[in-house]
Amino acid sequence: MERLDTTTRRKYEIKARVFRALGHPTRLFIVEQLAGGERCVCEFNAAIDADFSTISKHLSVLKNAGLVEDEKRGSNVFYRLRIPADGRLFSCMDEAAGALAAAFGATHE
Amino acid sequence: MERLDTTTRRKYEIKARVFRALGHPTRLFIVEQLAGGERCVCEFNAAIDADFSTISKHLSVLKNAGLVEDEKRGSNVFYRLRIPADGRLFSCMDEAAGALAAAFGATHE
DNA sequence: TGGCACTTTGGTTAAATTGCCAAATAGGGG
DNA sequence: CCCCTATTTGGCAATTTAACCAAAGTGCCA
Repeated sequence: MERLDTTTRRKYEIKARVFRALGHPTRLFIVEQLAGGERCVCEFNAAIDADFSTISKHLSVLKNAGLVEDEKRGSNVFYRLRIPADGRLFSCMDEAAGALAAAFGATHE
Repeated sequence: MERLDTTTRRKYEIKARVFRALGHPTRLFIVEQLAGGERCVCEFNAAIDADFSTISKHLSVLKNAGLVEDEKRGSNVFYRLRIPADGRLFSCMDEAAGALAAAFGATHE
């Protein structure tokens, strides 16, 4: 088997950050909304029952992972996905997570 | 925009657990190895420079997320992916993570 | 310019994660 | 049956993450 050396590990660390960014229900929701197009922070504030600062920090995590980018227009800030817009990626991830979730539910609940 | 209510959140929580399980370099490495077929824990012990117990716990995280299953044969334990074996899922995730990693690398390092 | 509305940042606290060591458990072979 | 190997579990300390509140920007508009 291949060995997990320092170089290989560094490569995985970047990918891992992406997955970790997706590893929170609120952020998963945000990403799914963004898959439908650009959104204003204020929309998330209205849709998510949490403090504004909490939501802002979730967006920041997604940004640091390279998943989203933001743009200020007027007094609002808009976020959008930073990945190819063909939707394939996320439908795939969603399908994957769904399948795994089903598998999980079948044995552990 | 859709609202993130309790029911929706529960759905996302299960998916999030899957992503979080993938959100660690060592576990990402393990999963990628398993994509090539079943592996014995002892192989991971040889390939990864960490305590046996640490590796065992990483495998446990993957199992709790529903990503892998284990089988004891003789004195060894073998792990395998618990997802459709067509490899599409992981090649897709890998591609996604790779693209995102590239995007990330370009701006944040 | 003064004051809102929108968003982020800083501080704090609680909870979850990670990794090592030591100890327990389980199978196989003498 | 005892020991040895393979793996998991329990206990801890260090680090990271998540959530809230309060406070600090930033741009609009009266």
